[in-house]
Amino acid sequence: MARNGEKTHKAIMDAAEELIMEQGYSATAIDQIITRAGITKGTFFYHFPTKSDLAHALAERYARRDTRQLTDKLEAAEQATADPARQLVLFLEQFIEIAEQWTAPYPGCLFASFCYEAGLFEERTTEVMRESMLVWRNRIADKLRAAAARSRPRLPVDADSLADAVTVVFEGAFIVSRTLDDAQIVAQQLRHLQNYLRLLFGLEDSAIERAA
Amino acid sequence: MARNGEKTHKAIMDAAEELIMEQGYSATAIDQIITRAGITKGTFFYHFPTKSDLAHALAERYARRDTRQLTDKLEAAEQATADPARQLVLFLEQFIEIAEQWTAPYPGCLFASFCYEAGLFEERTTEVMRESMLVWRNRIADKLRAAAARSRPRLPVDADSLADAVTVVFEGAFIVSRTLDDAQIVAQQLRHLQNYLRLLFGLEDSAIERAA
DNA sequence: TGTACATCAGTGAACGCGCGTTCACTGATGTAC
DNA sequence: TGTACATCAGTGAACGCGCGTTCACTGATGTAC
Repeated sequence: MARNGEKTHKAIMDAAEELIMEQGYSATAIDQIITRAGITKGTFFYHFPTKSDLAHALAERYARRDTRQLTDKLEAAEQATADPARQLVLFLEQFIEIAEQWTAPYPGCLFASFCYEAGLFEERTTEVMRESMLVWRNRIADKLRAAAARSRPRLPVDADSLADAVTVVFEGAFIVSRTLDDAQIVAQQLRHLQNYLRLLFGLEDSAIERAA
Repeated sequence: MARNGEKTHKAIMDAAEELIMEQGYSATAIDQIITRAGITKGTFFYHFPTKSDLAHALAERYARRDTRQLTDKLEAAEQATADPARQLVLFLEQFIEIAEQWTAPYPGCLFASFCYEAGLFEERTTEVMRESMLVWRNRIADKLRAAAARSRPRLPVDADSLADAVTVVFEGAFIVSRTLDDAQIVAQQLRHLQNYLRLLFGLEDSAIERAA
């Protein structure tokens, strides 16, 4: 099995992420992680010198996946229509359709979990989370500025804060979904945000997302 | 100082709540709490038989305050206008005006902190959080149904999920505000929710909240 | 009114368990000559 | 092609610190008679 540590590396990260999402970072003992990953303690510390290094690696992986989601779904929307306002409606539509399939509350966002245990992490780790959120803000704010340039929105719009609203709704909906144990809440809340964009940009006829 | 343990009881809870908001429940050691509260370990366990009992007491106190906020601000809005849609706009306006004064990110919501360490708490404690969120949903959804009965909203509205949006925006905005270290985010996001309600109920002329 | 006892609030030393981390080790595979 | 050595991946026992919890105790105040 030598020269093949990547599978183990991933197994550790997967087990850790699941456990952290359930009970938080501090409460997740390395013993729990190694039990779930089916390895020994020595192996854990061969792959991650400290628990902090694991936290950092998890944040980086989460940020990478997060950005990829953003890029993929934005590109799909851009292929479907040239109108930036409609692109954002379609962008959200893709997440809504996924979220509508969930039968149990989504485990949540690693960044939110880390956020409420801040103090414990290294600067470089919180920086990864900050940067990741700003990527969403900037990419979506660009679209909003393009949309506002094309047709004046019904109410004056601050592009940055409206772009942040996407992250805000995800984060808030995860928490409410978990607390109320209702899997549909994320889809419902994204739909409200989508409605807000529709009203702002005059796209409130239904089924707009299916029109090219 | 006998027959006067309430001050100490409150000092413990205040210290604990601050520390938990910063670093989470698991990472908050009782030694840290007693240092901040200026008491000894024996005193802590005289007031709270276990750490779990402290968590439960904190959740109950937070829920009480939370519900009081809701009731107070709703009553103030009801006194200002008889129109339920305008009441909700005014309801949010009060939070916005408070949040605009903040110079540092709000520490956050205890329920959100507990939410990402779920597994660790007793059923009765998670139940307190659930009930508290449902009080917000029900009180606000009633207003929304009254508003929708009075004038048809511009898009069809599900009262329960739109009521949840208030909690969602608070929770999400706290997380983004903390992560980006930007105190203004909560006010901005509440303003977007307020705008959404205005657009839905045709109240988009600005300064609506100052009109009776 | 005085005395005995109960209760309230708080003290601080001690305990034992579980945590993150260390380390000497194994054995399989790759590389140099 | 065979041998010696280096590196990679993983093992599991041991360590010491910090954690939540226990407990015998103190002293002030309230209550019964």
